[in-house]
Amino acid sequence: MESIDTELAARIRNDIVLGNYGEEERISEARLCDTHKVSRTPVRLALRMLEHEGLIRRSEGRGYFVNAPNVNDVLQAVQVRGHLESFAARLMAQSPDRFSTLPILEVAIEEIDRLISVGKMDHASIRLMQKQNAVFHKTILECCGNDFIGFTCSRISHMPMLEVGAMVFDRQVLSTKEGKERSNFRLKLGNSQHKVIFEAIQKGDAVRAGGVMREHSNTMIEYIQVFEKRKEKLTIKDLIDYSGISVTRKEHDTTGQEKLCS
Amino acid sequence: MESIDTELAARIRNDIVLGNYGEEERISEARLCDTHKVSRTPVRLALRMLEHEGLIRRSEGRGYFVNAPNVNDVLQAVQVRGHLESFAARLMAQSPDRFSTLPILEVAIEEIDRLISVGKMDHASIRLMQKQNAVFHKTILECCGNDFIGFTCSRISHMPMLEVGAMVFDRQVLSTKEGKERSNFRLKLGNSQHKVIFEAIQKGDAVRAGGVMREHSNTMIEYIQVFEKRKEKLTIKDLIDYSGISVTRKEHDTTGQEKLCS
DNA sequence: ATGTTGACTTTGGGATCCCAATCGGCTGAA
DNA sequence: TTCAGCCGATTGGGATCCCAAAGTCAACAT
Repeated sequence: MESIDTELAARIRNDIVLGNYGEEERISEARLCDTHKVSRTPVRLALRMLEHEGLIRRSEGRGYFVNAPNVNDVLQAVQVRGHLESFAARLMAQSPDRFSTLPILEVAIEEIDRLISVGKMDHASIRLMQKQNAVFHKTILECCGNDFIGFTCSRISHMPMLEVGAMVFDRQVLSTKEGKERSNFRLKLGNSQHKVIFEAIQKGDAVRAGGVMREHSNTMIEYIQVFEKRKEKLTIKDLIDYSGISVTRKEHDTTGQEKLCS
Repeated sequence: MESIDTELAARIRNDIVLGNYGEEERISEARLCDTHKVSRTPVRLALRMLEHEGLIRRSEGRGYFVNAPNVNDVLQAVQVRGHLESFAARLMAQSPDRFSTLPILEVAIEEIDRLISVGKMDHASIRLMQKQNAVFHKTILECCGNDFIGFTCSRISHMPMLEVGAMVFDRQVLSTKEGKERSNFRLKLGNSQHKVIFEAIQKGDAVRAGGVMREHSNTMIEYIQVFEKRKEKLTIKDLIDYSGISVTRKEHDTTGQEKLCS
């Protein structure tokens, strides 16, 4: 169990991201103490953390103001993360000691393949796929030879949909048979990109590894654009509701962050 | 004037970076209170900030441990920053409304040219050049259309030599005439790269803008490698001593960070 | 009626106190 | 002699108190 301030920061972060705080709303320490039933010390630590994350800012005079990110911010962040991941894939393909970690990637790919072939689209299967997807992406970030890439990614993963290896589903279409097949196709496509990246890294084809990873990262951008077409004035809450990602990220995500920080 | 904890964080950060804390040394709140003559509240805020920056880590049990970066960490960080800057240059070249900010770049380039032609290599001139260099790089980061790139860069600029637009000089060679000329040549080369980047952005040649920016960023890596050749077991303190950057970054750097955060 | 000033309120920063968890050492028993 | 258990010292997390600065509002003077 983490300390209260971390938990508190997560809760406030959620509130900000989900839009519970209205753009530019003033935020007060005392208010937060009251609503979350804690003392001012953890509140201040949490606020400092959120300030560092860019979700709130301190005004010159008094008080904090929320800096709620919008869908465009998420799009930009996804672009940056994709760029960094592409860089990592390129570096890993150039790394001489990449062969020891290749089996991890292979297992993740095979697991996802297996899950796709089973064809279940229930919550448990999706979670398992997301987990293996995260393994794939995290492994590349951690083993590319430049630890700073992973660190930088972890520094921006407080944004929604920015967790390393987050995988987006279109929940809406999962209800229809045709939608399920489309999702299935997308999953297959995504994993085939994994395979190409794997092979490119194996062969040492750095340019290809980076290029396909870039393309692979664009998947999420496409998804978001699909969501944008579906609804005018798309909010981040909509985004999270549509997609299969869980807001309250628990065990593996945070530990992953810890690992990346080291 | 910032609050005490920010100031305190900067001081502790300096101590860690300069190696005053020995690798993996345990760090205690009470000790810091004593040495810096402050209460525990600002100390804890500062520590939380440094933890977020990756310069210290909390052990599961008790206490904090310093995570002093080494020269390799700096090299990796410079690579990441270069990659992000290259991305920014590419994006800016693709941006339709880049023309309004081009004059800022042009002025910075001309100013640096003027300073080079004057030929002075004193502290004031170097500072002015660094300032204009920072303007050039910051402008590209801020006006590339993706604010998140600048934000991400600002999140890693706590590392030494990672401030946006930091410019490295070889102080050692500045004492000899031949060294001065070499430095002069490097400056001219750097600014001619600025010019190429400027023109590529103007023409909308995104690939070229990104490529030259990447090359331009590698300058610092080359400098560091020169320093590494000069001395076995190069420390970050050596790096800072050799280079012309100032450790105690004051006015413009921090404000620059603030601007990038917004 | 409006502008200015002064007092009151709000609020965030810093200090201090308290508590719980943990680590280290000491002692006693096997 | 060694190991286990207990006790005290250390230390970090949370709560509370105090203070100074800034914001607000009202009253008074022009």
